[in-house]
Amino acid sequence: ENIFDRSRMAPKTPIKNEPVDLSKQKGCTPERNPITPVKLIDRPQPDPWTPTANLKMLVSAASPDMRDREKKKELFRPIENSEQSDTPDSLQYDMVDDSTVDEFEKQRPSRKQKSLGLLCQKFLARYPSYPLSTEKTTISLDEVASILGVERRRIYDIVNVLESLHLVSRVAKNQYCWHGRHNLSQTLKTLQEAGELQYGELMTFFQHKEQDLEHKFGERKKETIPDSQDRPLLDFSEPDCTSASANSRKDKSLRIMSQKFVMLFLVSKTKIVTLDIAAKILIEETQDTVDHSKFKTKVRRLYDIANVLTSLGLIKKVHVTEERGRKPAFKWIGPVEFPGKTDEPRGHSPTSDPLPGTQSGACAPYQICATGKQRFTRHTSFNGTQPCEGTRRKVSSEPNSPHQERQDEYCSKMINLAAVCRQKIEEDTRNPSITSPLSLLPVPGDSDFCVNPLPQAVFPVVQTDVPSLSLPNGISGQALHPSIPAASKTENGKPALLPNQPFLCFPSSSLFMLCGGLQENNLRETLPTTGDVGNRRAEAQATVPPAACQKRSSHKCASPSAPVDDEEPAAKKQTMEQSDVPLSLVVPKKPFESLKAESTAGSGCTSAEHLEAFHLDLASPAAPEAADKESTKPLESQEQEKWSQNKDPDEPSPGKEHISKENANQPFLPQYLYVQPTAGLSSFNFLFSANQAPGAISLAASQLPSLSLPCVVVPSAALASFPLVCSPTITSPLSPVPDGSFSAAASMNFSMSGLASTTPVFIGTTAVVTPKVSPAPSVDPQQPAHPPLHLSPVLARSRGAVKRDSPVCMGHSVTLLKLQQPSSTPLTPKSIRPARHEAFFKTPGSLGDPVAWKKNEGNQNRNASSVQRRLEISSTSPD
DNA sequence: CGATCCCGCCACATT
DNA sequence: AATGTGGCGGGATCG
Repeated sequence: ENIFDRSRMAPKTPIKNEPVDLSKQKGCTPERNPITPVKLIDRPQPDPWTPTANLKMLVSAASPDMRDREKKKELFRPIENSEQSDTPDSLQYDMVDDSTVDEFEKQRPSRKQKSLGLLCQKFLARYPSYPLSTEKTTISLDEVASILGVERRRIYDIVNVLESLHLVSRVAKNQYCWHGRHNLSQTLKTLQEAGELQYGELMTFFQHKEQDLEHKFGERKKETIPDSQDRPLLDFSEPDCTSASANSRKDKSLRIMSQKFVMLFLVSKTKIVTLDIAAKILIEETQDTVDHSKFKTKVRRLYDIANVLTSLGLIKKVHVTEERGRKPAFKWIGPVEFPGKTDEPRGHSPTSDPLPGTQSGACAPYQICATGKQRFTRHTSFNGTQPCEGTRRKVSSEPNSPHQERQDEYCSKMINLAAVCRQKIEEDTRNPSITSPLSLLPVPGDSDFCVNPLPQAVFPVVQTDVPSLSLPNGISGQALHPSIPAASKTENGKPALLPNQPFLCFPSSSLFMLCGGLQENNLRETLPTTGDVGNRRAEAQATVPPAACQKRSSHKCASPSAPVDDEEPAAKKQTMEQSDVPLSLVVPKKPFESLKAESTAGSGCTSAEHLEAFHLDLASPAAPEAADKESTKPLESQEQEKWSQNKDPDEPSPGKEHISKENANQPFLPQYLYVQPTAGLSSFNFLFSANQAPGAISLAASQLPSLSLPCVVVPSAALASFPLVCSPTITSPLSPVPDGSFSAAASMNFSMSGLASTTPVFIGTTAVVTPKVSPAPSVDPQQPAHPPLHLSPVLARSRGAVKRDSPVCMGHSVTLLKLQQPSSTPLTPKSIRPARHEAFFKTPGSLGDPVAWKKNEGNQNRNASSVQRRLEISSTSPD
């Protein structure tokens, strides 16, 4: 190598201008020659070598393999030249190339030539998109690297992404197996499902896909493994499986990121994902501290991934022009529907046929998972609970169960909303100044909460109580609740949680509450855009009396452990990136309307829709009564979702009025608690509605049978993107205790109840603002009008119930978090998913957490305690 | 000047 | 220890 380098180095400069480029460029026209020659001329060195050539030589000398490569190279060369023209379709790159051509004269090697995207195209050109199933093509990294004239490192970048999509799998050291796109649709489908689900267990599915491969290889190591311990990364499971051994270790964040990134597209209605949003979503750990650098790094990685995906023709670069600015974004141009998006699960895999085994395989994974869970969970009731299994089965048997679908939709909606909101918000908020001020309050909460202890104790109890499935979170929470306990729970039952909701709660370090309405104008000020409507509403809300109750409750809640840090840091952090976020969150106050208004743009519209959807979703959960019946939930939820779906699409801007009305009503101002995922947890955020009505009970009955959850969990990513979350919470309708509503909701351990109800504050990850009071959302009752929106009714109810209040309780929020975690753990099977989700999103690298997560899975029961711990840890650690 | 993202150091894993 | 992998981010280039 050294030698090689030398030769290369010296001449290098000149060399750079490789002719190669030229040829490519011409993509359009073959004339490459003209161009090429020119370059050559430029460069001092005699032609003979291009860097590549040197490499070849070296390679050949080095090993026999290399020789082979050389051969290939030869092949390759031609390919390059001709190929480029061939592959023009590939993308913009071609275009670029053309332009380059001119430039290249200069001789610039130009970066473009070396771009990862181009390199990837070359790489892909070497292999058939749809290789015969029978033949396997092995890829030697060295070979490819030499052929393409790049360092191996670059090949890893490509291969890692391809591997995430299962286009290749790692066979052995330096050896990858080319699979082509046969399974691509399936993989995408899987990713979509996973994404929709929130990235839960679904991952497993993937595994089976690759099973074939594995078998081939004979590696099934993973299978054995794994329980949580073996592999730290859950996420990976799928990919890993395929390749097998490899992943064991740590990272592979690139692969995970790639999958997540793809998932974002798949769950996005618009199919457009902006880089910054993606980065935020993918940043698990913490946005906080490091943020900026981290964000930057993430973006860099995303570019790497995007280049590969672009080369694959799955996405293309676009710019999202929002009112103010235009952001770089990528649009999914690959297949969208696979089999199952929303429809049916099974139909899928158009292309995938090839793998007979897949289906079966799929099943298998599930089973496996189940088992694993059981273990972890063990005794515990929840997890193991039948419901879960049932679900799973469904899944296994049918990839997309209706249930899932709903969830998916929900998720996607959320995501979309988040994205949209975020964008909007950002724009709006752009004014940083504004944002910060917003409502974020720091939550002192930490201090307060007592949760910790409770939860643990509680847990056990809970289990017994409810095995309910519906929401793990909720469930767990209830269980957890020590204090609240019975009363609240009972009413609804833990079930309060939304069955539908796909989301899980995670503990994150920081919590923030959002207040739908700030008492004061803060909101207004802060949010200009939304402002108008928002303000009014806000005011109205504000007017609403916040319940004093909350306060007290909140106090109760004070977060125990973790909590503390979050706040401050958060605030600080906020300044940076997050500031946006918070704002966004805030915005939501008036969610719909504002959104709509904003939405004027296309995006805006969508957002509005999303929002609605959102509401709906939320609403669904609401039904408290229903909650009792766990079983019922699913159905209900489904229905609800459907509704929501229906709606969503429709509402374009025109609908505004309705919407607005609804919104107004619904808008509840929702106060949500947002829990930020702390480090590592990136996965979900929770939102709790601050206000719940105690009285809420009534609602539920109607359509929303199911849940009355006070909390909504949003995928962290979503949150990130969104600013708002609205949850209508609900409370337990019956709950004996008004305040309790929250508690009910809260099934979480926390004492949330208090908080929830009252606090208007929004907790944002970053900064905390002071709490404002929230207003009463209750404003109107228009909502009812729209049935479609589930929420509205709910809201209304809730409102009634709601009380509000007070100021903030920071601590509370914290508490919640903890609860959540625990809950999650203990939870039902669903919980499991969540866990995975988390893992999924998280990057491996970021933390040690993974382990913890694993644990969660494993020990659901205990989790409570463990969870809490984790939470605490996380919270603390973040800093 | 911000958006892209190449390059390769370096740490960790595996052999 | 050597080699394989791949995170990561400086800083160059592009637009």
